[in-house]
Amino acid sequence: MMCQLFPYAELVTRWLEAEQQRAWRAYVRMQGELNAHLSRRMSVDSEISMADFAVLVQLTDSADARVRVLELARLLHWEKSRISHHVARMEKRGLVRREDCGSDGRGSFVVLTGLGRSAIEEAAPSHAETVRTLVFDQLTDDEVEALREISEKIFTRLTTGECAAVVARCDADDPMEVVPEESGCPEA
Amino acid sequence: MMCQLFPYAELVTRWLEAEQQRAWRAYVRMQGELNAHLSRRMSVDSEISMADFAVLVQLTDSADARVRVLELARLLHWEKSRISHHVARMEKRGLVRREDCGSDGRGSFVVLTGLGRSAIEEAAPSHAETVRTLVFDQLTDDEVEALREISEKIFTRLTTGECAAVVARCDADDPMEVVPEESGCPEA
DNA sequence: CGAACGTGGATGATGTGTCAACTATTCCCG
DNA sequence: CGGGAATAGTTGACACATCATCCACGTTCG
Repeated sequence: MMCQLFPYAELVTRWLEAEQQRAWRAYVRMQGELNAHLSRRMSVDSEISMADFAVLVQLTDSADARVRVLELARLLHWEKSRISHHVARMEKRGLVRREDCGSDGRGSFVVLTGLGRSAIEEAAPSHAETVRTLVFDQLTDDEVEALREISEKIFTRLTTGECAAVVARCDADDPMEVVPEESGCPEA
Repeated sequence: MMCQLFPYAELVTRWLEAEQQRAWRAYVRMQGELNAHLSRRMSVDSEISMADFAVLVQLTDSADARVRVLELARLLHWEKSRISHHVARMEKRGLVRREDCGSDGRGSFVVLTGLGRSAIEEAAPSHAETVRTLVFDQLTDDEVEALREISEKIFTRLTTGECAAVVARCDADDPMEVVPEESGCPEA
């Protein structure tokens, strides 16, 4: 274990049990490394980033390939200014375009362009393959189920009660309901 | 069922089973949300960021509160330029200072300052408390163990074989070694 | 009608991460 | 000794996220 008994140990063990510490460290490292790998892979295999991909997925899943800006923010759990900036950059690259909303003079739609569609169609398979290789090929069915349950529990904690209030986000609705069974939306 | 049969579905299900998709989506959302919460909490409760914290932890854990730049990169699994930039910013805020390395004219040490030490000592307890509240209070002992095992499996996959090669990182040794997590350092 | 307030969204400043050069030193080998 | 090659680290350009602020429009209510 190479437990080197760091000076901090005493302080921390007051809060986290030994097994919890080990789990936390393992999770933090894995998560950081996995994000890095997925991002790098995505930008090597295609011309878009993970963020671009997330936006494009939402647009692709929309019936008419057009989504209001704030709706996008709500779907992605992003801040509205993040969406705004990101869409601006994507627009500059021709992946999407903005369009005014007739019924509400303030609003505007983000619309998928042909270039955007082909970009995501090119990126999706290889991304899914990467996820399968790096994650699911390593896990048993029980572990996959456990991962889902653990993730859902923590996510629920994060999006309900005082936690959600602190965020003061553009209120996303029911945490788990947003995720319709079998929607094929990778969101990742 | 609201199965809207998105265009993507066919594409993705070729690679990921239904249960895998659900698990992946749950994980991705949880992970993004958790990172956001931890970062926000940290910068609200203290004057440092998660990245600052990670660096300070490594310095605190070092016997003489000084670590070589590339050693820091190796420990944190960061790129050297990231370390360089980040240390520059931290130095500007007085959290650390650079010092030339006598034995190797090229190298330099990053040294913890008094301000840096007090910053991390202030931040650590509340961070650990946040992690406990958001994560471990939600999980059973079995789930904690499962989380660790799942994380270790994926992490191992990420840091061995062709994957590790692709990264071409400053080769980190033992996978499960030190992690930028809690620790702090009263004395040392 | 019109003032007050809420909402949809854009913008600019700032901090952060990544990539690709680049400098300076040390190592290695003849 | 000299001349690459590797190593340690920095720098600049760019993509990205966050925050606070701002503006335009809509809603409500007097």
